[in-house]
Order: sequence, then C-alpha cells, then structure tokens
Amino acid sequence: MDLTIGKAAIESGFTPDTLRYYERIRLMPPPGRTSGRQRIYRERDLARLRFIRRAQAVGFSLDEIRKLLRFRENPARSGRAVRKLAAIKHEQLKDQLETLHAIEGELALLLSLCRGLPGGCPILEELDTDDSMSKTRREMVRGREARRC
Amino acid sequence: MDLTIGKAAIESGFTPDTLRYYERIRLMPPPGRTSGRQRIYRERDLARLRFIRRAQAVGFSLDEIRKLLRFRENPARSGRAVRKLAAIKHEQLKDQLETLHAIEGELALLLSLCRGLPGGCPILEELDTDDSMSKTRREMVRGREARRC
DNA sequence: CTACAACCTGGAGTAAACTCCAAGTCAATA
DNA sequence: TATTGACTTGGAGTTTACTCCAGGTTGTAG
Repeated sequence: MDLTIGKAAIESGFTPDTLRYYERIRLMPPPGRTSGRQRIYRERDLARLRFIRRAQAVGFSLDEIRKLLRFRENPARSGRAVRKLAAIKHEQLKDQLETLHAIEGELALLLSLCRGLPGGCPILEELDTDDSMSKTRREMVRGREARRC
Repeated sequence: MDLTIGKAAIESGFTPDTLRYYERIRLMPPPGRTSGRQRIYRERDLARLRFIRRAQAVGFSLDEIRKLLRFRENPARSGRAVRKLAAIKHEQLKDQLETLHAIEGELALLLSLCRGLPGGCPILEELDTDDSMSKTRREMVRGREARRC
C-alpha cells in the first residue's frame, strides 16, 4: 500500500498524467502527500480507481462515474437525482447486456465462417503489427490474451 | 422505405448532421439522391445504420465499425487484419459481458439499499428534469422505459 | 555527494465524434 | 404562387478524455 503516482498508475492501469487529470476534475479526491509534496495513493484510492476503470469499461462517462461514486459511498445520503441515475443506468446495463450477447453471437458466427479460408487464422499473429488499434491498445493489453483458433 | 435524411435520422436514432458526418468520413456510402439532390436512405442503408448504432453501444469506435462492416458484408474476402479485429473484439466482448454482469450486480444491490428511504423511489420521475443527462439523452430515450419500483 | 529517474505545476495540444452555422435550394401545402 | 419547413454545402466550433511539455523539485542508488 501507499504508492507514489507512477506505481499507482501501473497498479490501476492508468498513466500518472491521467491520475493527476482525475484529481483536477475532482473525480479523485486530493491524495495524501509526502513531506516533499509527492502524492501517495492508499488502498482506498486504488479501490476507487479500480471502480472507475471498470465503470468506464462498460461505457459510463466520467461525469456519470462521479455520481455513481457518490452513490456507492453513501447510498442513503445521495440525492434523488443520483439514485435515479443509478436506477436508469441499471436498466441500460441490462439492455446493453442483451445487445452485447447479440453482437457476440453475430461475431462468433462470422468467425466460424472465416475458419479454413485461404490465409489461415490470423488470431495468433502479433497484435502490435496492426496499426488500426492504437486507440484501444491499453484496454486490449489488459484484456485476455487471444487463444488458439 | 426510401426516407429523406430527417426521417432516416429519427428511424435510426441519429441526427441528420450525424448521418452527413458518417458519409463524410466514409462510414456510410453516398446514398441515392432525389432529382433535387436530396439524400434518400433505403432499407439497406437503415440496416447499416442500425448495425452501427448497436456496435457503438457496446464500445466499438467508428474506425473499428468501419472494419466490422467490411467483414460483415464479405467475410470471405476480408483481409486477415479485419478477421483478426473481429476475433479480438469477440474476446473483449466476452470480458465486457463479465464486467457488465459484475457492475449490474453491484448496482442492483445498491438500489435495494435505497428502497424505502426518505424521498421515496425517484425512478418514475420525469427524466427530462435532470440536467445531468444531456449527454446520454438520445440513448436513454430509445432505451426501455423505467419500470415500477 | 552526485547523478538520474520520478515527481511537481500550469498550461497548451490532440483525437474522436459530433454539432452548429450561414447562405442558399427544394418540397409540400394553403 | 407564396410561404414554410426540410434539405443542401463547406467550414468552424464543441465536448470528452486525455496527453504532452517546460522548467523546476524530490528521492534514491552508487
């Protein structure tokens, strides 16, 4: 526990710049400091960062996440607007799960069609050689490895 | 079938500006035109737009969707890079489903805590009175209605 | 004690995905 | 036929979420 910003960044899957940015926009509270004014992140902060990462991965905006965090930390005292957001997001989540299932099925079908074609299965090739994925790289790197065909 | 841009926008859940934007960035092919140069969208175009909307809802970027569309329309002739994208996204999708399930469960728990609190259940209140949701409004409007508490 | 990496601040720059505008043209209706 | 609303173009502006930089400070390994 008690990590400096670089370690905390690695631990949570963000960058130091991003952690400072989250602090600036008040998504994260100001962390503790060393005597020399360097930030120290404790378990509580890391847990919060993990929540942010997960919420973000399923499509919440930072603004919505701020509200969810408020709700998460004190459901009882949360304003009705926040509880409403949580409830609505819950509904949306259930919808999204369905859509996800549908698209997953479609892709699975498509991939089964692609099996045994000239060119062979490309899934095992290097990910880094594909220029198209710069945007989703970090997310991909943290995701599961691609498996055997 | 055969809608002008305004109707097509409503039908697909985008705005006319967005449809023109998709055309500009070659996510959509140039549609047919009337004698007076107005765009006409046919069922084929609308189906494509619906696919875009669904893919977007589960976190694909427009750039990735462009590739998926290519794959969708001709899996056999798709380059290996595109098949690779589909395979990787398929893996990511399965991960995302898990995360979604986890967050869904957390929210459900939180909501159960919120039941019976002073202020009552706010889910049935007007959505439009909440300033916090301008960003996700269109999406919400097309989603399921909130149900009884 | 000296490198040198990691940290600090404030501010500017970037990419993706829209979103809006001006100045005009087209289409439906009274 | 005249009005009114929907459409046209090219281009500029906006929002979200980072990302980078300059110029300086702190922490640690040798």
